[in-house]
Amino acid sequence: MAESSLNKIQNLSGSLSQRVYQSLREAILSMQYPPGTVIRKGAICEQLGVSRSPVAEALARLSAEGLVDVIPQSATKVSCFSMDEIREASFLRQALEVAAVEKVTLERSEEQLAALTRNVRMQALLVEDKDFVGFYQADEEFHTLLMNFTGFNGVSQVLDSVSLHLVRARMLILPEEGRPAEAVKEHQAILAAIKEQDVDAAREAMKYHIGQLIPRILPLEESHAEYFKM
Amino acid sequence: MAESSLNKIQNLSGSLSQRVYQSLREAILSMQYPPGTVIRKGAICEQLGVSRSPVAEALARLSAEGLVDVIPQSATKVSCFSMDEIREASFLRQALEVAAVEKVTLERSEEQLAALTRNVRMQALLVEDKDFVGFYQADEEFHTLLMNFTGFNGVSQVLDSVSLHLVRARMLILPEEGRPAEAVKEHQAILAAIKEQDVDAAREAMKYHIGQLIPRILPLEESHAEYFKM
DNA sequence: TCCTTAATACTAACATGTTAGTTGACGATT
DNA sequence: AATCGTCAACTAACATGTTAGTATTAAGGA
Repeated sequence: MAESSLNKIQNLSGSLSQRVYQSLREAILSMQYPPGTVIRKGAICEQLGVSRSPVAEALARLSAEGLVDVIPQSATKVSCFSMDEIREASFLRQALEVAAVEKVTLERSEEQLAALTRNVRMQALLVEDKDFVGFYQADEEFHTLLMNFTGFNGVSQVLDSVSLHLVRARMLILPEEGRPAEAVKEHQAILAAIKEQDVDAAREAMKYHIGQLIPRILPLEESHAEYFKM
Repeated sequence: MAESSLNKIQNLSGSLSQRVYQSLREAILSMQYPPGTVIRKGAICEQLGVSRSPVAEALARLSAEGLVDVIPQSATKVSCFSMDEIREASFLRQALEVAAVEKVTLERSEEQLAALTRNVRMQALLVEDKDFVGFYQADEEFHTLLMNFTGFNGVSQVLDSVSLHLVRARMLILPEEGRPAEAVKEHQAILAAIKEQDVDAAREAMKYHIGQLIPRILPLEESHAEYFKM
């Protein structure tokens, strides 16, 4: 028995509901619970050693977020995604990241610029060393830094909540030769525009960078049709 | 007894939890439950004639959305907002509406253009007739139309979920002489740019339009300090 | 053999009982 | 009089019992 691949809730903080929610969310986003997976409240209760109340609350929140589909009085499944939803998520992400990079370009401090520069240099080194998991983390940090440098604490979370389907689909993309190197170049272009305080260049560079994800996701609709709606 | 100013859940559809959620959300967004209001589960149960389960689920969702603050084992209150949160909401709204208007400007059909034109003309007539509630509705419809014309069904809901604090603060703004007429002009500028397919003009016109809200909200921090955090 | 139908088993949804943590008030102590 | 500690009352959080709707399966008829 695989012990259900659910993270132990003991390691998490907050109320029981909160911990169950985090555990399930993590399992779904990491594709350990792939789209279509049937979630039974009873099973979750047993595996996590909690009663049905916190599980019900957690599933209600996941349902509101669109990560699970509840079929009334019958079952609840991990939601599938459609290419339309992924396109929409990409559109929303682009909107937020573009707005963020515009604001940061105009208002950046020297410290912020230094932090971004350091991060991008690190990216280049990691790719050179072929440390791709390290690069992945640095990549995520680059975007998180930008979000936080807007001065608004919540935008990073909004971006997450809007990119849910995107994050899951991204898990399925096969490592592509040369893509990390390209991504570094795109990050460098964004950084250069921020440095020069060239808003138009920053906007276009970010648009292009975010836009690069969709064409790589497109083939999934055929190669992983079981995860798509209809 | 005011019967608590909660909408009767009989008029709503969906599960009990869903209906309770909608009822509470409506009461909070309309400021019938102003920030700081203490919400007792027991009282809600009694008023709506339901048990604690659906109320708990509804409050959990409202808490996740940031509309209520739950103080563990103690109480749950309608959340106050800070000027920072309002600025953030405005930033997010601007990001989404700008991205939407850019996309619509590039891809609009003649029918869409006609619908927007009709709406803006209606706005002008309503302001001329001093029908300000009618104008308010047409204003909202204008923005909803733009969102829907992106071709993405969910963006309108994302906009709502991101503008929660903005919507509540807006309720407190006193009617300002001449503002509706100005808003119509701004809508006309946006429409003109869409017609001409001038992306830069559309972006700037939308940025300006959304930006007009913040300065009108600023005075609230003093005139309604009781609704603000700290 | 295939379709219809009725009974059964299973699930989410709801109701209610129980636990545990917080708050506020009152009284004792300094 | 002021402060600290204790206790009682209240609340959210959790556990569990109950209901009602759905899906599956098996039986019976065409």
